[in-house]
Parts: sequence; structure tokens; C-alpha cells
Amino acid sequence: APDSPMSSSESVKSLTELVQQPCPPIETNKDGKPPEPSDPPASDSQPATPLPLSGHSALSIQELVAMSPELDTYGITKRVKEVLTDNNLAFRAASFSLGPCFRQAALCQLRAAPRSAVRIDGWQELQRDRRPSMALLLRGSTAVCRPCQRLFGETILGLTQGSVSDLLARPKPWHKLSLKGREPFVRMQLWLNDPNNVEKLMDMKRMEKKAYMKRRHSSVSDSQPCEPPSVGVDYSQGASPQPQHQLKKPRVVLAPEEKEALKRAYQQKPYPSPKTIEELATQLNLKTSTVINWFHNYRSRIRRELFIEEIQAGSQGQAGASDSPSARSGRAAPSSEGDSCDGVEATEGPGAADAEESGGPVAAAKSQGGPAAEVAAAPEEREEAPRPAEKTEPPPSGTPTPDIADDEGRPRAPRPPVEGPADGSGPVPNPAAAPAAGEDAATSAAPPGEGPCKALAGADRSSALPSTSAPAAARRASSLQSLFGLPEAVGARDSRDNPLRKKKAANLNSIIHRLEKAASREEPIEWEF
DNA sequence: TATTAGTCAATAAT
DNA sequence: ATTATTGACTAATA
Repeated sequence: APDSPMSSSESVKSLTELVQQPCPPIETNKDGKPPEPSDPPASDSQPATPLPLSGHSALSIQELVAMSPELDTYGITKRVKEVLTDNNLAFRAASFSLGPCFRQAALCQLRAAPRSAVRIDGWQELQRDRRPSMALLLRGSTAVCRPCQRLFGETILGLTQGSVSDLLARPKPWHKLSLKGREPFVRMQLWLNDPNNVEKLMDMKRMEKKAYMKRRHSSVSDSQPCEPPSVGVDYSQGASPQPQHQLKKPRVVLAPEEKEALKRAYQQKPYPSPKTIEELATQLNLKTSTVINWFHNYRSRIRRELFIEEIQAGSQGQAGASDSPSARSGRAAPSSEGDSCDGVEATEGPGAADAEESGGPVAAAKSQGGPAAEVAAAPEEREEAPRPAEKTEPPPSGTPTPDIADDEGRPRAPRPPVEGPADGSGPVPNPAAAPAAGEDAATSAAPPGEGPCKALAGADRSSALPSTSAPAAARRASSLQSLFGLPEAVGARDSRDNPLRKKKAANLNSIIHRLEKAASREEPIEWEF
């Protein structure tokens, strides 16, 4: 309903403007968040926007959210992650997220033979001047960064680390989000459009550190003026820290077997009756509320998994002969637990149950396997041997639902009729959510490029691809869309020669791009060794 | 009242 | 030190 059809152009434009050149002047903002977590944040309901963002102009985010055009949540999270890693604000990992395999192999080989014989997948495809020098690699490999989700989440999104992690990992499609749920995405988009986004973050980081240092320093005399606002937990250290419970509910942790049992129950009946719930609770010796909560959470999370599958499938089209066996990310439903036979009835054993593991090669989405998920691609594999073997399905088992044997079954939930973006609003066709392997793009570094932001580096001739293109290019809503929305060119993958190889090369390029960027950075960040 | 959506926050996992 | 997972809450809906 909120989608005010038509006329969107105007609202979007105004919105865009605000977003685009919002007071270049500093940002100010109170911040000062680091010190006391005393923020009584939760309270912020609908009234003002006490959140992190400075109020500057009028519009509250909620208003922005209300008029925001459809956003590509998946693409946004993807870019956010890219920007953060590109700027050494990497998410996970202390060092670069470039796969340890690659780093290892590269360093090793470069050391051994500085200017030759480097055998790394994709290396040959790299233009000579794009090959990293050993120095670069060395520096890159030792670059360490601190910041991350917590900072970004609290500062930019006003959410806690865990929420951010979840959001970035499994964004729900825009049309399935409530107004509230869209807010974080709008904030992210706004942040992406902000030319100083990264700088601001780094500033925050610095400030936090400063505050931290100061705190330790001052420690000397002034003990901790910091109120131990903690509730009257009284440090009755007198006795063993046994006493105080109650106020600190222990957080229930379900045992794997219990989860198994619950999942089994779920498969039979996603919406158990109160009676069934009671039974389960009794059998498992759990509180009724726990069982209820579990079902709520499980349903919700299962649903989400379906969403992402939907997104990936859709965006990935089947065009290219892209390798990805896909099927479903290894993670898929929280079924990972796998058997865990652990005694317990083998009854009904759906059979199967072999652990799947191993996503396809370079599994599209994060696999979970490698440490550095994303970039992990470059799987060393010493010899870059052509590996004649049937490159077909290297994956284990047949591709069939790797996870829970049955699961999937049919007990599917009420499945709302996939209401597509049906809503009347026909406009804003939203140029597909191409996953595009492209990289760059996100680099918001450049100042407002303004209209012809054709920038598009890497891509270059890629457009060669016959097929698509045609009219598409024309309509290009470069104007508004590009400003507030998703640039994102269609990822026309030029298959041709071994696409897998190209992919690897692209990945390498991306890694190198990051290394160079980090290495050339003057000195804003510290390089730790 | 039952469910879903969104989050938090403790704690697991890397 | 970070990121990921997940039981429990709080609103919003149906």
C-alpha cells in the first residue's frame, strides 16, 4: 500500500536530492556512543529518530522509508559488505579475507620465484600489471583491521551486532519487509550513497579507540567514576558467585537431541496444537514457552531461507552455464545439525543423512566451508592443472536436497501465493537484481559523479554480449535510480572459455584490487604486524 | 488469541 | 576480537 505508485519520480527525486547532497558540511552528531552503553535506545519508537543519524534535514528516516522506491536488499547488503571490506574495515577476519589458500600459495611462489612461475588459478588471465608484487601481498597479508559489524550496526543502523550479522547474511526481499524492516536497508542505501561513509566510520573507530585508551589511562586515580549502573546486582563477592540468579535468566540452550526432536515434530506439524506442544514440552522436559518460541523461531527462520533461495535463484537466472551446482547453499535450513544420531531413535530415520558438506566449487553464496567465505574462492589446488576430470558435478552426493533427508517434504507452511511485486505499481521496473560479479562499482569513493556516472571500469567491453542489452541500455533509469537506488548493471557473464576460470580470475582481480587499495592508503589506518 | 516480524543479547564458533 | 546463532521479547496483525 505504501508504494505510492506513479508520481514516484517526484518523490524519489526529492528524496534523492536530500540523500545526495545532504549537507556536505561535517556531520557532527552527538555520537559519543562508545563510553556508556547507557543508551536507553530501545525506547525510540516512532516519534523522533533518536538514532545515530543526525537529524539535519527534516525528513525522518521513516519518511524516507515510506517513499523509498523498491530497493534491492540483497544487492545492498552485498555492496555494504564489499565497501567495508574494500576499505579494510573487513568483516570477519583479522587479516584480509583473501583466502588463506591464495595468500599462502602466492606468497610462497613469489618468494621462491619472484617473477615467474607463479601458478595460481587465474593468474595467467591477469594482465601483467595487475599481478601483485610480493611486497603488496606481504603488506596486504598483514594488514589488520578492527572495526566491523558492531560499529557499523550501532552507528549506521542503530542495531546490535547480532542483528546486523543476520541482516547482512540473509536479507529478506524488499516486498516481504514491513516498513520497520525496510528501515535498515534504507539506512544502508543512504550510507552507500554518502561519499564519506567510510571516513565517518573510521572516525568513529578512532574515537572509540581514543575513548577506550582514555578510560584505561584515567583508571589510575579516579577509579571508575563510571557508574556501575548495573542494577543492584551488588557485588556480593563475599560468597561464591553462586547466589544471584533469577535476574539473570540462564538462557536456555537446547541440546542437539532436543532440537532434533523438535525438528521432527515440525516436519510432522509445523503448527502444532497446544496439546501437542504440551506433550513435546513434557517429553523433552522443556518449558512450554520454550517449545512455543522454538516453533515460532523455526518457522520464521525457515521462511527466510526460502526467501534467499528465491532471490538467488531469480537473480542468477539460468543464462550462463555458470557452474554453481547451486541446489541450495550448504547451509539451507537450520538443519545443519545433521544426524547427530546420538542414540535416540533411529526410527523413521529418513535414511540418507550423509553429511553433505562442501558446497560446489566456489559455491555462489557463502558456503560456510572456507573461513573467508566470500573471497575464499581461489582454492589453491597446487597445480593449476587443467584437471581434465569431468568437471561436472564434483559435488558430493547427488544434488538432491542435501540437508535433512525428507524435510522439504510437503508440510510446507501456508505458503502465501508468492505475490510477486504484483502491486499495481508497474513503474520502477527495478532492473533485475543482478548479482553481478562485478566488483568495483561500490567504490563510492568518487564524489557524486553526477549523471553520466558511467564509470564502470572493469566491465569494459563486457557489454559485447549480444543477447540482452538492446533496449535495456536505453531505458537505463540512470537518473534517479542510480542515485538512490541500485546502479548495478546486469551481470552479463561472458561465458566462453571456461567460465570457471574467468570467475577465478575475476576473484583474483578483486582481491588484488583490495590489496592495492589498502596498500596505497596513506596512513589512516595502522598496519599491525 | 495466535502468529509473524524485528530485535536483543547471551554465548557459540572462528 | 569478530562474526554467527538462537531463545526470548515486544509490537503489529489477523
